[in-house]
Amino acid sequence: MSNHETVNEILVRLFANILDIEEKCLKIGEFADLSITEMHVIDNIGLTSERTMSDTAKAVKVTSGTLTTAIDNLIKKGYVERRRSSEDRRVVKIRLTERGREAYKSHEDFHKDLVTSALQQLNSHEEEVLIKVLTNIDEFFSEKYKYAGWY
Amino acid sequence: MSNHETVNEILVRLFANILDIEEKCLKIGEFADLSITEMHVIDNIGLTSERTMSDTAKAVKVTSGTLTTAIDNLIKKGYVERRRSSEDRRVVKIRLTERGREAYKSHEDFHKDLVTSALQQLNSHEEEVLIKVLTNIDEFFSEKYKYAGWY
DNA sequence: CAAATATAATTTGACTATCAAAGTAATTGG
DNA sequence: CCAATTACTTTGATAGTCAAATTATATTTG
Repeated sequence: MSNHETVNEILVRLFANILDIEEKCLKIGEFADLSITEMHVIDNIGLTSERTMSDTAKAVKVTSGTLTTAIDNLIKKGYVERRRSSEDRRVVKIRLTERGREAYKSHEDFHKDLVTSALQQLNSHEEEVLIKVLTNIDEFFSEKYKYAGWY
Repeated sequence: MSNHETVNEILVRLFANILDIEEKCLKIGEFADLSITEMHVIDNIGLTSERTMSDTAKAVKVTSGTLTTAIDNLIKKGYVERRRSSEDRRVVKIRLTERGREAYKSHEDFHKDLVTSALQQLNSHEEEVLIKVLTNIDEFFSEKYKYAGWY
């Protein structure tokens, strides 16, 4: 099998299943009541004191309506708090609860482990190669995006 | 920023958005009436003469009920044909129509372009490095899977 | 061979994630 | 001060998914 074919095969499999795989990994652990989507919202809210709904919706790339229901559920599950801003009462600020911060850290660790596994046995030159490839993939999608009118 | 952080940042972004990105790319082209999920079913059926429903469901990692409705839609859209096996009348065989094969090839080309972009400017040693890294990532997930009882 | 069991697929009922559009409440700019 | 804008929520719809019930057929077994 050529290098091209090998790379294609692994990339296709990783890309097609990555969210699924990540969700399955999530379900093994302590935060099994979170979907991968919810974990990504938690990841995006992050450890910063507070964020607005609209900033978060934009960052997670969902409509604000979608985020409202997602946050409703995360509040029910005890991961997020919501309060109305007193400066501008249209604005809603959200932040992670203590449990939310624990979930955030757990997810962060998962990614750190992944990267450590990915980079193991690579010397710094090889790490540079990987970064070049990932940047190329990034640019491939940006280029396609451009035609889709996304940039 | 360290190499670890850079790799983490790009991987997280790619993994979190990859299906979304691929779907958006799909919507630019000729096969805009297909979702990325449907394209992956088409990809899995492939160019081989015929497949059973159960084999396909297993490969795509959905229940057979889910596949039934997916195939219903793909038939409506003209990408897939379905017939009952005459050897075993419980079995349903599916295969791509001519339009289905065109969609398949278009998707294949997309992946080929992606890999070509990814590998551009790499010499063969560097390609080997990439394969090593991708294999590491693959194994990281396999290892996690094992604990989840997936293997 | 007839009945019980197993298999392949479909149907049903439920749930999550999503969007667009309509609605509500608050702020801002003329 | 009121028209337009902004921030968010609600509503109604769709896609994708599963588990469990159902249907049809095949296989096993007493």
